Amino acid sequence: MPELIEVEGYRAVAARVRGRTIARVETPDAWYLKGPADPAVLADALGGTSVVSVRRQGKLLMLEVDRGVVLGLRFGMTGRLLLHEGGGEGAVVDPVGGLLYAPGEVRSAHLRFALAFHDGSRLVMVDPRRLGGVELDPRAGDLGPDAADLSAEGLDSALGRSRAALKSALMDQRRVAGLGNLLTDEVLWRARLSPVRPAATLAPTDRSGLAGAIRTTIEVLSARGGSHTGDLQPARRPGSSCPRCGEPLRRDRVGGRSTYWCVAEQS
DNA sequence: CCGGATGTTCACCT
DNA sequence: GAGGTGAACATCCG
Repeated sequence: MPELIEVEGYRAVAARVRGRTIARVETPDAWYLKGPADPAVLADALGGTSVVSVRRQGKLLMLEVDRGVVLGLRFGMTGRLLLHEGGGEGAVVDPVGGLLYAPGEVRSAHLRFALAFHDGSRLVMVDPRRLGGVELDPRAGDLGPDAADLSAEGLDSALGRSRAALKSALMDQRRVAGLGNLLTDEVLWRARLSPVRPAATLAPTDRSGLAGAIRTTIEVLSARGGSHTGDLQPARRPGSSCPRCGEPLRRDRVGGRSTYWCVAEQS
């Protein structure tokens, strides 16, 4: 599920544990710990500390504790973050879609990582496919500027003279952080730009238009409730047509990902 | 039964 | 060096 919009929701939920002290680190799946790290290292680094700040860059969520250690959370495609307030009784807060999950709804086999706090609350990562991970002191410096507040100048330097397909360049987290497959298709459709043209071929006006489309798309889809609420989303299936002009949509594989776009409008 | 799916990393080519 | 491809991860859904 998660792209920038969903992880921003997780950031908001995780921000609620600022000031809480970590009583226990739960690592039922050592494979989920990246770095590499093992359960003892995590427990050692985090146990007894309290959370001083929570921030996000792209799809990376970072919790800083008072020892200067940063815990990085990556969600992959199927990761979720849940906050249990108070010892497992009552509802579980999940920010995405404002949904509330009953405690029994999450299969325990999919629980990969949790922080248990002194007040009885727990911040829990659930990830059926194990595509996400947990890492101490993640290399946030490898990420490009966050897509949610990307300036025209920031986008311009991110694309540079890259000859990669425009969509591939936008999804490259080292260039721009936060855009995933659905968001990128929606952005390019709104900006009327072809996903397959080399990034370097964008004229200055195209670049500023694209920067605007990125900001607008993130704003609009955030308000609607997620990366899957785009205007193009219902058309992400074989044989569909462009929601704007009605021409048949094209489905290609760009950067290894399914790509839907309107050849008539996007160039 | 089969194919595809909102992500990342890595090895291996060209 | 830049860019592309395929594999791996494990489950769900149509």
